[in-house]
Amino acid sequence: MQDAPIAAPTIAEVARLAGVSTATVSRALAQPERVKARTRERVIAAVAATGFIPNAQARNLRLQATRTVILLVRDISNPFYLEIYKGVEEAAVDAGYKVLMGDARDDDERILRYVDMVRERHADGLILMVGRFPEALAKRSRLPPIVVALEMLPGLNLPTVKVDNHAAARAAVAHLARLGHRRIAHIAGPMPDPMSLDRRDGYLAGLADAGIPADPDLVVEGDFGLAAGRAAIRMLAARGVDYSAIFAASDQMAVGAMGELRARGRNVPDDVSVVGFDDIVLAEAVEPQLTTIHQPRREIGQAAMKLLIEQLSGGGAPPDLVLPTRLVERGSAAAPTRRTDQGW
Amino acid sequence: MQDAPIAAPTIAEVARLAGVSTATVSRALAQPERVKARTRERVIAAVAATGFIPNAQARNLRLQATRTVILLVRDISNPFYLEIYKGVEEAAVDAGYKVLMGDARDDDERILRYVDMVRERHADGLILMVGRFPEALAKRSRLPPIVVALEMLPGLNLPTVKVDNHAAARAAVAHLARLGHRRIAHIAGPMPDPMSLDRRDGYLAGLADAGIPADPDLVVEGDFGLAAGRAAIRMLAARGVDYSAIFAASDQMAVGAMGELRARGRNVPDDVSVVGFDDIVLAEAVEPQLTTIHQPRREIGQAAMKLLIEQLSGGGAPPDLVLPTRLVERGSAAAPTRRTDQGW
DNA sequence: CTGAAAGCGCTAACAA
DNA sequence: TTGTTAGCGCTTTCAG
Repeated sequence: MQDAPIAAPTIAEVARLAGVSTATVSRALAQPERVKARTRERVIAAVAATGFIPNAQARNLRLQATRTVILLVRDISNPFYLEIYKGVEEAAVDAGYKVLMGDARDDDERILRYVDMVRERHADGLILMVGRFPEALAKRSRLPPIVVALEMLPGLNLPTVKVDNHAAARAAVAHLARLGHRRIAHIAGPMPDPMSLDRRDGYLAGLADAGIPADPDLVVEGDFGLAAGRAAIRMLAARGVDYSAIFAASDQMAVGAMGELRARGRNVPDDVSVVGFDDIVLAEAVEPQLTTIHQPRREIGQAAMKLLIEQLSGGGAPPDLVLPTRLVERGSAAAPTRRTDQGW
Repeated sequence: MQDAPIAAPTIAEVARLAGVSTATVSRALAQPERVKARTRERVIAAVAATGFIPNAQARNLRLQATRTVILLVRDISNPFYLEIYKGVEEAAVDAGYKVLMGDARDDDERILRYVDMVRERHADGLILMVGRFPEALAKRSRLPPIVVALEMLPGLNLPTVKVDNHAAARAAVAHLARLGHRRIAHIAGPMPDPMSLDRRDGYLAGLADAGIPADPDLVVEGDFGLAAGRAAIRMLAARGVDYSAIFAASDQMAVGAMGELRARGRNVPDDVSVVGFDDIVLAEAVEPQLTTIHQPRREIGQAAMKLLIEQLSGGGAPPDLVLPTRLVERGSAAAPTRRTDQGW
């Protein structure tokens, strides 16, 4: 024999106790000014007496909304997205929304499943931080409310919160060039992916700015992860190319590269300078601390959520937003020493 | 003028098209065997024709469930929880559940708010990964379905998936002792917190096992974060104590400590050996790679979710679960050199 | 095997 | 200012 669960009090019980109709209770709670003060007090008292808590589910069904949004990210293991999530969540709770986080894993199947959650009325809209958009979705006539953050979904023209990847990468390379580096390698993100492309092109532009000829052998590709950074160094070594500096398209890759360099007896920054991208917490944790491009993640998350709410509140597609990045100089990039600059 | 949004097809439209009642459509979809094959086919066809997708909200209201659970963690910035989340999410989607992640920030207020989300019918239950439980909650007569993961909420007796922190810490110290260390410092977690206490006591037990007298000066306290690891080294230095090895209660603190040690010109593992706890991705990213206690995070998350589902499916409180940890030896711990062992 | 009808708990026209 | 009433879209008795 189990205890029968005590049913939660409903609005009807409150109404009975207060001697009013359920409509009045609803109003007293949602639009207090539309109810006479005395009535309101009676309702408040009855609410307290019963311990009534409005059933969000019923409310949302009636309102045709879920007050939930999905934050779908490339790879949830990447702590980069945690700060974004925080920003999103902050803006969300302020507006009475909940946030579901989804892990896309670069998999069309999973992306599709998450996007369809709004058709199933699990959520009202999505914030997309993925580099791809399934064919099947792209040709759909009606898409759910979406805002894209830090990514470019080509041909889709969705409201976006962005950062100028090209300019930021260019600035990173300019920094290295200013320090005196001429052989600057690039660990790029996965290709072809607009974000990776932008950063790679920014790198190229930075090289051109400094009058340094580009060398394809100096560019390797990774998936933004730690392991890819290590692999990149091995790849560069296998190619037998020489370099005194590296610009990586993500901090994770930069840190992976630093580890591999050290394992190979090359010191950072004395032998090789490293500049990353993102400014994740890890950047400050490693020794030497990583010089990198700071992205205002918290603000990006907040902005994305606000754009989405705007859209959900009936405003049309809001305008795109560009947030500023900045180079933060720490210990991993320094002037080259003669020795490594000549490739010994 | 805006486009009138095209209303999503409801079960009624499908019923009309198939020439059956809504009840039959519902059955055909949920319990196909209870419907004649021919009827079922007609329904399936009508579903396809209309593009019908069941409205989860209405379904859940009717079913008195939300099919959503909340994963409430100590500190969402800690990537440790990301892997847990992955495990939880995997087990969740398999069972048709969604996962909301919450950041407790060690704040009663926030914890309370998240727990109350199940009273508001935003979620069906919670997985708690927090070290505290608000008074206000503890004295409540009816608690929502909860399972605790990796934490001990004293006096609460909630279903738990745990790990033997005491034994794991003891093994870590045994490893260091076996290597020849006698002056082993401990960077403990926040006190008093059962998890921190268990690991600290395990450290003490390990010392005793090796016949090493405990020295209170060798124990410092942190909050599990990166910065705390750095601070711990400074604290130890301020105390002027000597040590050849460190056992940290978290990888983040271990890595922070390594960074600070290096900044102070002390090499790991030549001058100081370091052992961490958790085996987060970061442990493999740093150089030298961190010797640490591996926790099966993915499995922990999955197990917690399964226990919760069991509970939600009407089973009573499921039994506790203990998952195994293991020491993974990497480069950060080695035999002491004479020099540092004597404290020079 | 299928249909009619009730109802999950709430909000919002519409009327009074 | 308040009450009556009609749903939101679904599942599930209860009859047939």
